[in-house]
Amino acid sequence: MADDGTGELGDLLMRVARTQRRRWREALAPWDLSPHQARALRVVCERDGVRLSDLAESLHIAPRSATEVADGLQERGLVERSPDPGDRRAVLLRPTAAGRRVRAEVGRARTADSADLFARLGPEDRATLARILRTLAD
Amino acid sequence: MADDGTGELGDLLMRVARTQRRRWREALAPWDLSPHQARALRVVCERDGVRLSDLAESLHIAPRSATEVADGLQERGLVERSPDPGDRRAVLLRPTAAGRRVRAEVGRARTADSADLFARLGPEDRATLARILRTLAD
DNA sequence: ATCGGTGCTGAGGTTACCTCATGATGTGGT
DNA sequence: ACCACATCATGAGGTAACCTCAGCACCGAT
Repeated sequence: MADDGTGELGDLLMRVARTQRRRWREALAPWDLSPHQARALRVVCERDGVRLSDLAESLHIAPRSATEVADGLQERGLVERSPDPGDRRAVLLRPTAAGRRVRAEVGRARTADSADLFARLGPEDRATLARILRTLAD
Repeated sequence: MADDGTGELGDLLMRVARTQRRRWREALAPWDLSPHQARALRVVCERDGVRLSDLAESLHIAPRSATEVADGLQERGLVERSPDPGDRRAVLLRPTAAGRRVRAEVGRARTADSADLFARLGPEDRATLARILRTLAD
């Protein structure tokens, strides 16, 4: 099987991704947030007033599971539930002041961590990598 | 914050990796194996005669959890437990004939899937990507 | 007014991990 | 030779993060 190294590419990709996931998890530890919760917080802060079902879709999880993620963030005082004025069935998630603050801190930590990982690349390699990954991401 | 796109790089990497993980999971479905089980089967086939504790280390899980992964593979008839001749506490995992066959099939499927994903890249981009990822992987 | 769909959540299940305890076995110090 | 201690696999039991299904409140169109 004339190996062009394609198989190794997949391995490498997963390996680097795993490294970054681990690093991110560690960077998140000070706030006691799971990656999923951090992502949810980000979504809630960006689109102000998010339905549980929208959150579920953003996170690619079942609606029922979004309830649990929201519970976790609410317990920590980072988001609050409020009724949707336009639909009394729905619940809108909004960030609290603490939520916005934590989201900003986490964002900074994430950027710093990412910069740290990619620092060993030169600027042109970073640009090339971005271009190639964009191609692969569709 | 003069954004050089580094933050986006991390996002892109995770996105492509997630795509590949999903594709791999789907490619594995015909054999009803989880990614972890497939990896374990590969380890068992490569280093013939693997201790549970060695498997745990390879998979980065607790020894107790390796027992469960081994149980799963044994139920499917892909590996068998045999006593370690050199240490009567230990158990050696060895692939069955079916295990070797499935491992080979899965390996082919994985290679094909990987080739499919990276096919949209030109040969020089594949080489560049491999070089950059190797740098990041240490 | 009613009826099929939608939004959230309680109840309960699955999966994949974990820790701790236990019994059998190795190993090094005296 | 002996004993303390480490190590191996696993039973028991726990947790986190998912899931499905049922139920209630509500929406919009007929």
